[in-house]
Amino acid sequence: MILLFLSSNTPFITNMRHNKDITIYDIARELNISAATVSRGLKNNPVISEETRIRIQELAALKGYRPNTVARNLRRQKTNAIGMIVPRLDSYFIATVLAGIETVISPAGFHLIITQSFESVQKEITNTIAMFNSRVDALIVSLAADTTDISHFEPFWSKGIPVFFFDRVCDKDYCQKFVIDNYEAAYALTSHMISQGCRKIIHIAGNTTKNVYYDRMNGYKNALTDHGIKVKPSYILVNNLSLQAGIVAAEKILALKPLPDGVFVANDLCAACCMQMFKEKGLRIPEDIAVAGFNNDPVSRLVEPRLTTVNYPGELMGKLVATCLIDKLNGKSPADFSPLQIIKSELLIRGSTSRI
Amino acid sequence: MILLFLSSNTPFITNMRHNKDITIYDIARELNISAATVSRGLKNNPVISEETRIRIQELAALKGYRPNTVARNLRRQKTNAIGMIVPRLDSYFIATVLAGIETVISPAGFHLIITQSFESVQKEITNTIAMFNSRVDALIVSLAADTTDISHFEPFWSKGIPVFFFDRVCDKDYCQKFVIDNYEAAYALTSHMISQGCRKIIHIAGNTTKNVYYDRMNGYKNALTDHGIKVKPSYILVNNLSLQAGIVAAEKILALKPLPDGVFVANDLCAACCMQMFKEKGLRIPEDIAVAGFNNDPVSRLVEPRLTTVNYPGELMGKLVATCLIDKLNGKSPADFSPLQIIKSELLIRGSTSRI
DNA sequence: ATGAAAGCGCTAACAC
DNA sequence: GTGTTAGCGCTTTCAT
Repeated sequence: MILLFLSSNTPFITNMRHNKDITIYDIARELNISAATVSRGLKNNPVISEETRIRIQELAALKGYRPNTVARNLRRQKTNAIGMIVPRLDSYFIATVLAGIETVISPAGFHLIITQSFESVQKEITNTIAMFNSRVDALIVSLAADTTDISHFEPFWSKGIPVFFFDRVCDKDYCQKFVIDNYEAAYALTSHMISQGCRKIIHIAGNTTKNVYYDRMNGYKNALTDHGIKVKPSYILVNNLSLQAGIVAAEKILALKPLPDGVFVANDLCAACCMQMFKEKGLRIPEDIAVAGFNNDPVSRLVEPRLTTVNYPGELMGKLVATCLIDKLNGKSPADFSPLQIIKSELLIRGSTSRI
Repeated sequence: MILLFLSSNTPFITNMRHNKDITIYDIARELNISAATVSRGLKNNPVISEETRIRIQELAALKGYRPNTVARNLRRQKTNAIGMIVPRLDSYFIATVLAGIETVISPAGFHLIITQSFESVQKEITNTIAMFNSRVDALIVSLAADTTDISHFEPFWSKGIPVFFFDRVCDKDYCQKFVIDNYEAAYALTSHMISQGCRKIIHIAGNTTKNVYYDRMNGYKNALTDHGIKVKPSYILVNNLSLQAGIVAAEKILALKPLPDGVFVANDLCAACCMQMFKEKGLRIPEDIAVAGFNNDPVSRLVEPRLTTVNYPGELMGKLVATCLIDKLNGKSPADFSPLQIIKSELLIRGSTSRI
């Protein structure tokens, strides 16, 4: 008795079983009907009589039938899988986008296949090919840092498989992309810093071949120019925005004479890191030097003073991307669907720049 | 001429094409050989002559052949997909585990299908079924907050499909799980706080039906007891460890008389949040009240003072999980493979608890 | 309302 | 070294 009980509960024993999956044919045979009828009955095809439908579904449940998605996909030439390629997963922003996408996609019957490019085009290309071969129904991409050529997506386009870019998008007009107005946000942020009396503002940018960092840098530059402040190329530092890079950058800044009175960093983590370094050197934030970040990462609310930043609505963006994608896959894409979708961001002014 | 150029580059035009995939049969026909030979040649089966192999591969490349993974999966009864179910994606810890898993799995020819349970068993069950139906070759799971019954994994076990748990694992002995020694880490951390003169230590725990929070709480309790300090149930707060929850908890703590002299929070984000609240009320950290977290989230290094915490090596854990899994799938699982794998964690003593 | 049959693209056992 | 053949499990005309 106990043995029986165990045998239905411990994988050690049940592992041995490897009992074969039951198919629509098994059900058909047992019910003395055809596989076609079973197939129809299982998916509530109204053409099947109530009675047979019930018999089919009951037996299926009883025997623990599970539809074979692989066979179904092969037959229908459709996988219900959406591929996703992102630079890294360990970023709060990406995680929120993912969360948004998943909430929309999953109820719609799709699932996500996720890979990371680890900021390398090479890996991105490999992943793209793998996705293509696994026949994903669509692709959602945020580009790697060193991606300039995007011809690896060509196979998707030439087969009419949707490729949606978000955040780090390609520069081609015909690409479907979802972004915030990085230029505008950076312009507003920089203007705010100027309004707080900052005149010597450093900008720490990420890889400026990417639209996000390029646009933020330009927003910074133009805000300066428009306020009659000359842009000093030496005031623009480019790195990968990691904590380590933040330490190096902060040291560079601390060595400058005269000391700058503001630093606008293209992400929050690196900004927080710089701010910490400044504080450790005895500088007061924001009086001696104001610091601002970008993204509204939780860290921005936890450091002292709280970090001025730009709210980047990742989850919202994810939901929008996913909604548009599902619509497109279901063929009910509105005619006026613009290839460039801009999501509203928002300047969050906090202690780290409030000097007045 | 220009039109031709465009037509090979813009999706608007190529979208129209939807050119059919070419198959091994197309290649076979064109080369006047059999599909079987093409199949063999494509995968460098040594039984095929060098010459035909080259001819096959060249034509395949020329015609832009792509293997149909779906058909292959159906035929081989194997998907090379590994399912993953996690509570949420927007946690630094989870992201690092994922990164670790992905680096191992991808070169081994597998890909990840990721879903979130959003801390709900119901969603976890739905996801589990979906994974089962899509025939993943294995499952990697960190349980939702309210999962107690784990019978939804039974179908996997009864079919001999590996299910590996990490971090938030099930309590059954026969489950394969990967954890750190949460008890030991919390014990060490609490002991450290006591050694720094803390006597009235609050513990903020997550859902204690989960091993991770239960074990941390017990480590805390036993450390107190072993040092002759009585455990006060009112000193143990349970919440979901979010920032919002941190604010509420901090307020509760601030209202206590006498004021506690230490707070050990089960994650860093919530700990940082509490610390911030304390500081705003004019308390000095760690002199008036010491604060410690758990996980070694980047935020722990950016707040002031830096947060004492436990390094939870997520990436390492991910790599270990993935390596074991791949080995198992390839049938070269060592005989002595223990169902319980404990990864070493590490106490990181920083400013927020250094009172001596 | 139900069934027969073809085929999605690939692989592998078996033959030669 | 290469070909033949028989499916993997399902869907979907086309019949009846």
